[in-house]
Amino acid sequence: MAEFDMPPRYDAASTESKWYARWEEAGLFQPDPDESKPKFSITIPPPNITGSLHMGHALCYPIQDMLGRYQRLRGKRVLILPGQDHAGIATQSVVSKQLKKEGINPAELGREKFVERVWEWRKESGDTILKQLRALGCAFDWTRTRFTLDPQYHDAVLKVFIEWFERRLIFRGKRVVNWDPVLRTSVSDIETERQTIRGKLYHIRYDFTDGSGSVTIATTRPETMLADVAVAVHPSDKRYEGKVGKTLRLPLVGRELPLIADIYPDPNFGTGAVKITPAHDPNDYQVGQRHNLEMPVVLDERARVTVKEILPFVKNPLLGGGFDAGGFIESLDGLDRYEARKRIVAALEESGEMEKIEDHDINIIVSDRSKEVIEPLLSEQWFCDQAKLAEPAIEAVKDGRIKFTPERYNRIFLDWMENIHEWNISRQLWWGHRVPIYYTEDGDTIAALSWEDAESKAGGKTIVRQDDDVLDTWFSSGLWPFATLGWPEETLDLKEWYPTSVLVTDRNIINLWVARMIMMGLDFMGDIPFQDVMIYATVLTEDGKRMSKSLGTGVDPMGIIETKGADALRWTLMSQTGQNQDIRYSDKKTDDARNWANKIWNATRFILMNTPDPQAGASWEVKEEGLETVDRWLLSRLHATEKTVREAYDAYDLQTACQTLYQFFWNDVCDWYIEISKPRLQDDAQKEIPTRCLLTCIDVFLKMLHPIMPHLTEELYSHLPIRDESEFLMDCKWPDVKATYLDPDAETDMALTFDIVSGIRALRHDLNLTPMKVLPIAYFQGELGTLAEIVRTQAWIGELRPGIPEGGYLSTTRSGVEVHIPIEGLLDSEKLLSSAKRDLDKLGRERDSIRERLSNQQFVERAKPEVIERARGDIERLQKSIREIEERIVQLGGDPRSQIHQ
RNA sequence: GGGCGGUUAGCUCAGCGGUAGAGCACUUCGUUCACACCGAAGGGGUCACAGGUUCAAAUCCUGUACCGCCCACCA
Repeated sequence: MAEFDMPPRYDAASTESKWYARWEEAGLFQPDPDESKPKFSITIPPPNITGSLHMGHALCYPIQDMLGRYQRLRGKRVLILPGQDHAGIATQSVVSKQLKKEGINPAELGREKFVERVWEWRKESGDTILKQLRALGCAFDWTRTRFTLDPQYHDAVLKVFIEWFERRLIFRGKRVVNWDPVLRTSVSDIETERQTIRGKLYHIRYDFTDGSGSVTIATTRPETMLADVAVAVHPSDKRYEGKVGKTLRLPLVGRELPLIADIYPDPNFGTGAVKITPAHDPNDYQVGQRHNLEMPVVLDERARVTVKEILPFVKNPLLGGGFDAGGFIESLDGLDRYEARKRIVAALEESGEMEKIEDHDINIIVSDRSKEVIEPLLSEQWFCDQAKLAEPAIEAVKDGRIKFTPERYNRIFLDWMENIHEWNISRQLWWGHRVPIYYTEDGDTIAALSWEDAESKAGGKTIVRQDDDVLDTWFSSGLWPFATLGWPEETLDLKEWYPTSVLVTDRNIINLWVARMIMMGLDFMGDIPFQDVMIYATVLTEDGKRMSKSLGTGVDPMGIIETKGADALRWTLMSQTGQNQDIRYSDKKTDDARNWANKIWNATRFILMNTPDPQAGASWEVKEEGLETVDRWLLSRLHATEKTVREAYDAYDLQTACQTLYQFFWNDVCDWYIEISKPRLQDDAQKEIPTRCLLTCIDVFLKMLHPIMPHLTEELYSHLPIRDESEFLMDCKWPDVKATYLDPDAETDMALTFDIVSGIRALRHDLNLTPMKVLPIAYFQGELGTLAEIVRTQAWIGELRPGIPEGGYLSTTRSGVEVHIPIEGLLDSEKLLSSAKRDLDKLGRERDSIRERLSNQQFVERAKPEVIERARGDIERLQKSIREIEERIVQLGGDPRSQIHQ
């Protein structure tokens, strides 16, 4: 071979960008035009346009790329459709923050200007994300990139909304919803998080108006008492027998409240009496509905006190002591909820109606987006009734048309779906799909495609306005698998690629997103949106913490890609991806992955250095005649590796695939085969067979590894003298490893050989013989056959002769073969003795334990025959080794008896 | 309150009925013309705990503890 252009260090950075550009230029990211091939499609979870990608993305998207590349090799037509999500709340809050930093109040900017501003941001963030996905090596079809606010996508959203509205699955209702007082919008239950904090439980006395005593209630939120409309007790609660129906006086306010009986209060908690504030608590709301109670509001959309609905009920004359209730309540107007709480508590303490205050663990609800404490608030919202939609979705998972991996997530999905609630789909935001509801002059609601459409549907009435709210982001992203393919148009893409093959996502959005896609897909397409749902692990920090930008625990994937390569990062994350729910990222692991890439690089480099005239066109296929045991062993290992890796990929078990590839390549190919083959490779007359074996191996190996480390493998493939399929490895066929390569005998023979070689190397080490320095002569007894030559070279022995040396020697016995090394009085006998005694002790113990088992009547009677057989074989071999070591100890002048474990 | 994961060598994790493995780290030795981002050898674990099933348990069952995640309307 003439000039050699592979440096001894693999340079990931330049290689990766080079190949990415070439693949794209060659059109390899678009589906193969050959329509006869089976299809494989993914619509990727659209990343939010809220900034840049994080480590979770650096796992999620490469997994999908990996699946696409694997299926492409397997001969499928592959479409991986990328895109982005407008992410209503998240994006609006990012842009609002930016504006505030610039001193602009978003509210004053107005809806139109604000939305314009978000589009600018969308461009910026969107571009960043696309660039990062490319840097990760993702072979996605960029010509089909979609955005959830594209005009065509908007049509899909409208169609769904209008149809569901007409089917009465979407309706308007007044409910207590989760209100985010910072973002000033409602959010759904799954966009909130529960937390337990140390708080107080306030016990407040409510007196009967007739002076016949009082009822004490307990509350964690005294500020809402201003809007109380009743006190409830359980009907069975004997403490309140005869009192239900009487009237209580609300402290500070003076309003008269009925004492009502309802099943809601738990008689075993506190006094068993609960204050009822329907506008600010979901449970109280239920009670309020059951008893037809009023629902005054006392906190506004910023969670500040608003008293206008309270003041009319203030009953000053009833309050004694000159307390000016009206004045007090007015003084609270506009106060923050926590400040109001302080003042109310103080007032109650002064009036003597605060009976006690205890420490108490209270549950609060926090908004995922703003991290602010949610205020349950009575408001009018749009809802979607999911109950009927859920049924076919549940069926689809139960009958296995949709399968979650790992399987346990089926249960998570079903548990949620079987207890599904109404879905609040409206958000009080500007950024998103505006609710396509139009109001007529007399308040009728019309769902329509546009203002004009609404007018035509209005039957002569005038349309006065469109609803101001926008739809929950998940309402639109739920349509992703088909809206991205052109729905509601009957496009070719839709026909061709729906249903998609697999959804790859993280477990946090199974209910939020996956469930919606399944319901919406089944309802509108009449078919499941995907067959498999692969839930991948959450990427944690090195010490098991959550990666988070705000905590400063995040690691930027792009930094790693620049220094160590996308392939190294992909390997780091994917090689940990199995059934586990979390994985840990560490820089150390990416170092290891980088070293792994370098190892592959150098081994390939070595193979090529030894390939005579690696001209394109020549066939380097293995000829099955003339193979030595070690060659057959290698091919057999290759066969086993291909099978395991393929099955692991099919099962989304990337951990097993990676581990198998790693062991095969590093141990079998590099540590053994290449080392064993070096003498033959250096001999022109003999080098053909090992070269063919190695080239075949590397070819198959690169194809198997390509889905995980695409750039490195593509680069190395380009150096191989094998070009019979395609210019690109990416476009090749998955290797077909011949069944005839399977050779159990060769595997057994080589296992024995390796064992013997290791034994000799260990003995050499004990003799302080420098590794790899050739020892002139050694002797052996036993069956080695043609393998003797391998033992000789691999144990670095000049001449390996049958028999026993004259004069002093030391021996090792492995796999029934004794090897004797002559000693010439230059030994560290003490070290040898102690190591021999250690071995003896260990083997003795092992032998004893097996003996014990074999002497157990029950074991011999009931254990499987092969197990017993193996135990007998083990004991025989151990016995032999023990005798050998005892001899060695004697040779060294020691006493083996004294060391035997009794 | 309910559910799901996890607890194996110093670290990160495999193994999931036949008596414990890998990578990294560590110790010793070694720069031979693929690779020191390397090679050879080695030390290191009563497999969280307690019961049970079994001839045999890290592996199956039942509890307990701790860590993490999810779900849930107790003021």
